[in-house]
Formats: sequence, structure tokens, C-alpha cells
Amino acid sequence: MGRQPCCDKLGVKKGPWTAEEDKKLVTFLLTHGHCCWRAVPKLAGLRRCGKSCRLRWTNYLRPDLKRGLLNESEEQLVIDLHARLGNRWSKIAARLPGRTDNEIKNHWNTHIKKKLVKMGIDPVTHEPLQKQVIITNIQEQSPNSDHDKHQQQPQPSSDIADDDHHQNDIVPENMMSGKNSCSNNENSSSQTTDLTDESSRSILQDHNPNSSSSRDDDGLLMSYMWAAETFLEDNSWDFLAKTNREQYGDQFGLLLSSNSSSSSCFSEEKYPSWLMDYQQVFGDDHDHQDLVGLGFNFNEKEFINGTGVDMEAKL
DNA sequence: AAGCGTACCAACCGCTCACCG
DNA sequence: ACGGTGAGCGGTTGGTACGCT
Repeated sequence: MGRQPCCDKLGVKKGPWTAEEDKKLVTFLLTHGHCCWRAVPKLAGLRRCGKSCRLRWTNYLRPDLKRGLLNESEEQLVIDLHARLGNRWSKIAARLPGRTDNEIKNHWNTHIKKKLVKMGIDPVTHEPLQKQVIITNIQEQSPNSDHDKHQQQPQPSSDIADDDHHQNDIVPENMMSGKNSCSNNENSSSQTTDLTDESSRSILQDHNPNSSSSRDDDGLLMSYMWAAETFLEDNSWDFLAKTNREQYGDQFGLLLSSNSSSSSCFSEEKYPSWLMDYQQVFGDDHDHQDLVGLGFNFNEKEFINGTGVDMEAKL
């Protein structure tokens, strides 16, 4: 017996989401939370599969999302975490408040990878590329070695990758000690010959333990992240169903503040005004922040009216 | 202005994991 | 212990925007 499809393929819409669909989904989730994703599209009046709804919400509509490109500190952190965790985007994303795994994955593939290559660092192994050539040559001389497997992907140390109860272990040693990670990158700086790109130079500088330019930023970011981590990891965004503001409200206030500060990156061409308004509501108005603790103390009617969605007609 | 190539990112697909009966 | 189900994750694809010729 084969596996059931995640949704009824017939009559299920695919492709880009329309503003109308977004409104429906947001309004529904903010009002009811989600019990099970499979039921969400039906209840919200959407012709989408539950999986698609979940993805849309997590990657785009969630109120605690930051917008815009990753800044240098975040980028650096992604590099460090990737060196330790490999392509475990969700784990990496869990340590960058307001960023999604998809966003980080895309940013890695489109920006960071290239920068690292340009810097002479293998983005897969985080080893200097020249060193890789030597290793490859050695391996060719001893074909029985299984070392090559380990070269393909940075091996997450088991205590890191598989045990979230030891999250402190994940902190790159050098971060905890105030140094930067990717120890081998120290070598890379002397080996890298093509550093024409300004941003590459900047990252390279960050990797240099003698450079203090980004260390303070990282330290701040890290301390902020560790403070918020428990919340981010354990409660992710089940917050919709939670009612205890004491437990979640303050942390969210923090996250939301960072949203509003990054709102200058928003472009209304890209993000419809109703969505920006809704993000603004979360970011600026403390009364409305109860919304995210979801005591639903917010003025629901006002919100719904703001989106122009007729909930009564729908539900 | 048109055609082409490239970059970017939202969304999909299929697999794995966790949970429950 | 086992099978079914839903959720989550990571890889991949496809559409769009943009720059160059």
C-alpha cells in the first residue's frame, strides 16, 4: 500500500500565493491558530494543501520574520554554524532570530558559497581549497581510505547535531572565547590570492582572529541569541495557541523590535501594504503585542477590518 | 528594443522523523 | 513492536527581475 498523498491533488492550487490567499491564511491562523495543517486550508477557505500553507506561513507570513538580506554578523554566524552543523538549515535558522531555514539556505547557495570560494575556502568542508587538493592527492594514493566521505560534508559532532539538550556545545569555541571560528580560515587568508571583492575582504577580515571589527557585533548577537534560544527552539511558533504572555510576550517584544528596526528593508512592491501593516502592528504597538502571546487581547475586529477580510462570511 | 544569460528566491517534492493507537 | 499519519527538513525547480550585449 502506497503512501497517501499529503493532500488531494485534484483541485489543489499550486504556484505563487496571491495577496488574497495570504490574507485568508494570516487571518485564519491569527484567529484560530493551527490544530493540524491538513485542516487549515479547508477551514481557511483555501484551495491549497496543508503543507503549502505551513510553508507559506513559516517562510513568509509569520509576524516574527525579519525581512531583507542577512547582515554581516548573521552571515558570519551562518558560516560558523554551517562549519559545525553542515546543511542542517533548520538548526542554523533556529539560532538566527527571525530567519527561516529556507531563507538561510537560499542565501547560502546564492551569496555565501560564492564568497567562500572566492576566499579560497571550500564551502562544503570549510577547508582551504589548496589544502583540499593536497588531501585529494593523498587519498588517491591510498584508495582504501574512507576519509573522502568526511570531506564531502562537515561532520557535525554528534553531541552537537543530535542532542539539542547540549545546545551550548554548539557555540563555536572561538565565539564563546571571543575569537572567530573556522580555524583553518586563518590559513586561508594567506593562501587566498584573489580578493578583489570588497565583501569578501570584509568576511576574510572577520575570520582573522587579529581583526576585532566584527567580534563585538558577534558577541552581542550571540548573547542575544542564547537568551532567546530557549524560546525559539522550544516554542518555535506554537505561540499562536499559547495564552501565557508572561512566558512569551517579552521575548516576542524583543524579536518584534528587531523587526521594526529592519523594516526599512521592506519594499511595498515586494510586500503588500496589508502585510506590512500587519507586521507594523506587531512591531510598534505594545498593546497589540498581546496578539503574539495570543491572549488575543488585540482588537480582532480592527485587524480583520484592516485586512478587508469578512471573517463571518467565511467561518 | 530585443534577446540572452545570470541571480535570486518562493514554492514544490520526496524523504525522514516523531507520535499515536 | 508495528503500522499509519502528520509535520518537518533539505534538495531542487521554476518563475521573475535584472543586467549586459
